[in-house]
Order: sequence, then structure tokens, then C-alpha cells
Amino acid sequence: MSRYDPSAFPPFAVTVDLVVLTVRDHELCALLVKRGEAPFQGYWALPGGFVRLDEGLAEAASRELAEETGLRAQSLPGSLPVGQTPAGAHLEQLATYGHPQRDPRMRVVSVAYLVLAPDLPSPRAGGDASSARWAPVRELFGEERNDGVLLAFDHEQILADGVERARSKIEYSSLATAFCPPEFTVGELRRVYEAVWGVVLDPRNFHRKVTGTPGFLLPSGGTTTRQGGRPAQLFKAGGATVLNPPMLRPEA
Amino acid sequence: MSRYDPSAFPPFAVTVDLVVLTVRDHELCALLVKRGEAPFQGYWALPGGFVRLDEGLAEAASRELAEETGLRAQSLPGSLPVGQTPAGAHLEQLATYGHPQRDPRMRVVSVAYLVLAPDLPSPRAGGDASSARWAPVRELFGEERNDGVLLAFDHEQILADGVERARSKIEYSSLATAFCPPEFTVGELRRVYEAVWGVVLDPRNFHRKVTGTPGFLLPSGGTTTRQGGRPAQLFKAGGATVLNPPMLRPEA
DNA sequence: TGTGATTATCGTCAGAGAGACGACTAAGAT
DNA sequence: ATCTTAGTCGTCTCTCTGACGATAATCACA
Repeated sequence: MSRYDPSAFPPFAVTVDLVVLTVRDHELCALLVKRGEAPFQGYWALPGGFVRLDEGLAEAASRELAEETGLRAQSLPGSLPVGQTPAGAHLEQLATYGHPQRDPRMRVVSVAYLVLAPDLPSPRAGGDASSARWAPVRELFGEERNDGVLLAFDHEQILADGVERARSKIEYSSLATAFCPPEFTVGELRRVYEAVWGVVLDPRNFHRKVTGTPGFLLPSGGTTTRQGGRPAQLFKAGGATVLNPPMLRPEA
Repeated sequence: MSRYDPSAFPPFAVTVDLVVLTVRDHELCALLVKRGEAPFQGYWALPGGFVRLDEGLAEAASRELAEETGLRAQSLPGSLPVGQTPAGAHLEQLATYGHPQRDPRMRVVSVAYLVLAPDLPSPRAGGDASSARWAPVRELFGEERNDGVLLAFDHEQILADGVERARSKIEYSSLATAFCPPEFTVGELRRVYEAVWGVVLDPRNFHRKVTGTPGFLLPSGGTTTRQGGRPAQLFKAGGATVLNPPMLRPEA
């Protein structure tokens, strides 16, 4: 707060953009919406919108998330705004992007939020998005990158940052459970790690690790056969949020 | 970007706030400035100021940093904006704070940046700050917390988030070297860890760990006696930015 | 010129944890 | 019945860490 007349502050537009990730069909996918208006009309983009003058940032992110997906999300009070929905989806602030020319219309600062959600029924086009889809991250960034998919604004960068955050955060936190339904098996959790990291993990070592970490998993009683093979024990997410020692992401 | 007329977007003020940390006298300290004007006149606060309409966020943070401390900082292009100054100071985006009532005057969204700097000569009052000082973090948050020191706005929360980020980031990155001069000894680096974490580390295990991690430290040739005792080898920061396996912060 | 204090550096040992992988279990498919 | 698929338990080895002994090289001071 300095040598400025506060009544003459430079006016900015503030938006939130959402990096919504889920695991579908053994693949990490991001929610994209098709823009219905200029600029970047017809391009795929991250869902998002303007922050209203009377709402907080996480609140705006929750609202946009609900509008685009129907997911409920609420942020907890506390340091960096982080929250869990009743449905298990997780919302946290990612980073803020404010390059002076990132929006050709005006000066826009966008606060990006990261959402990790269990597999959702199917994207619902909401607001002004003429359509929405789950885009496999591999198509956007992997070797088999499809260069036809260019995102609007700087959303490619935002998405890349979100994916990297998710990949590193499941190492040292129990966040991977946010990709799972309320009850899940060790194998399902392992497939989440495999999809997010794009690797194959040893089922025996993985099982030893996650069941041996206190507070990570809570047995919920039942067993299930969802993948064929021997029935597996069902678990709920335990109270632990931080894993110490962490899950190790394979090197190469 | 949605059902709003873009020419009628809700106007926000956007500021940057700086969490500038250094290690002085075996203690983690944060740079505070005394506010010269309302609101919170006379309160200590984080340095910061309005973002100009034609500058980026990291750019504004660098500018404010230079105005308050004379430190040069520049951000590198790349994902989350992160940079290293020639002088060794490190600048990275921390988080963004936008509660509707965080500033009583108007709707302000503040992008906080974290700066890690080597011990600086002495704070220089700049801009509208009537004075500036290095406040030991222990006085603000530790057991011996001095409740007389209440920071303006939500700066207490921002500072706490910045300190926690620094504490966790030196675990798995080589960032602790940002607190050191260009050349330093293993003992000096250890004292940085001890000050930031508020613990005592075993000199022998610490030495083995840091010298055994490839790319962390580069021998620079010379030796020095800065603390009395046997002369120590001098090192520069190596190229490695991520430590794998990480430095482990003692439990209790 | 010792002698002690201080800091740096090297070594040793035991225990925890991870990767590799063998073996067994319990379901469905043919 | 047998094969296939997935889940679960155990074992072995290697790496890394924490605890701690020992030695090295400087300064302060008697």
C-alpha cells in the first residue's frame, strides 16, 4: 500500500480458473470446456469465471465448480485454502497468473484452483460453455501429444502446473484418495497412482506400504470383487493427511 | 469468463505482499515495515504495494523488493514463477489472499510472494514505510510469542504460510543455499537448517548427507575459518534444485 | 609451548524402509 | 477340473538414516 491514492487504484478484473482432474479408465483426465465467445472462440479452455465483488476466491472457485460439474466443494478455514467436499472432491489454490497481456481484452488476474475428483458420471455443459469433455492429460502433454489441442489464454501452462502439483502431492499426502469413491480397494488406489504418475507399481510392495502407513487407510468391513479375481478388502480414507515417509515415485 | 459483459467486470485492486525471510544470528527473521497511514496506521505489516496496470505480478514483487531492501530479484520464465537473483535471493509466488473484507477500504486481492535472502546489511526504510525491521519469527509465532506484535490486515496468516513453505521447501530442495552467501561452509548451511527448523542437527550426519547428495554442493576450492575451530571447506550451490532423497526434518 | 575449547571431517554399526520377487488365496471363465 | 485374474503375505538384499566414536586443524590463553 503505497504512493497511490487508494480511491484511484488501478482496476483489475479477477477470475478463477479450475484445473479439475479425475481418473477415468486408467487415465488422468482434465475437464475442458469449449469457449462459446471471443476471444479464443471455439478453443478448449479451463472452466472458470469472474469473481464477484462480494465473494471470496475459494468461494468463487466452488461456485464455478458447481456450475460446471454439479460437484459440491467447500474450502476449510486455515492456512492455504484447502477443502474436501462431502463427495470426496478436493479443492485447493494452485497459483495466480497475471501476465499483463494474458487476456487481450483487459487486464485480468486469474487465481487458479486445483480440484481432484472421483470419476464423475459425465461432464455437463454449463454456463456459456457450448460443450465440455474429459481430456486425457496424455493427449495434451505426453509423447503422443495432439498439437491440434491448443488451449485458450495461458491455460496450457495452468493445466501443466496443476498436473505437476497433483503428481507431486500424492507422494507425500493421502490426496490420492480424493480420486476414489468413498470406499475403495487397495488395487483401485494403486491404479490411481499408476494413472496419475503414468507408471506401473508392484502390487505387493504397494499393498505393504499403504496398509502399513498409520492413518492412511481405514478398513470399512466389507470386501468386493470389482475387477475379477480374488475379492479385495474395502477401505475408507483415514484421517492422516500427510504421509511420512512418502510414497516414492519411480525414477525413470 | 461467463455471463458478464466484459466491459462491466467487477473492479478489484491487486497488490503484492512480500514475505522476506533471512537468517540472522542463528534465527529465522522476517522483514516487517511500519505502516505510516490508515488503515492499521502504526501497525507492523509485510512490505508490498499495488500492482501497476502494465507490469506482471512477479515483476511487481521484484520492484517492491528492490524499493524496500535494495535487493535485486528477477523471476525466470517457467511454470510457477520462481527466480534467483544474482545476489542469491530467491523469489517465488506463495499464494493469493482475497477475502472480501481483508481491506476495509475496498476489495483487494493480494498475491503474496516469498523471498529467501542471505543476511542483509540492515533494513532500509523505503517508500511510505516509516521504519522497517527484521523480526525474529520466534517472537511472532513461537512459545515466547509476543502478543503485542499484531500484524496489519491478514498479514499474520500470510507470514505463517510463508514460513511454513520455507520450512517444508528446504526439505526437498536445495533452497536453503538461498539463505547463504555465494560461498559458504557445510557448517553455515547446517546453521541455516537449524535456524529455519528450530532444531539441532548432528554435524556428522548432516555433513555426510549434504556432501553425498550429487549436485547439491560444489567445492569452490578455498577453506575458511569463520567460526573458530578447524578451517572448513568452502562450497557454492550446485546445479541441483531438488533433493532426492530429501533432507529429513526431525520429528518432535 | 602446551593445553583446552571449538569446529570440521571421517568411520562404524544397528535399524528402518524400499525394491525385487516367490508363494499362496479366492474368486470368475471355459 | 483347470486356467486366469487379482489380492495378500513373506523373504531377502540394499540403501539410507540416526547415534555416536575418533581424529584433525585452528584459536585462546596460561
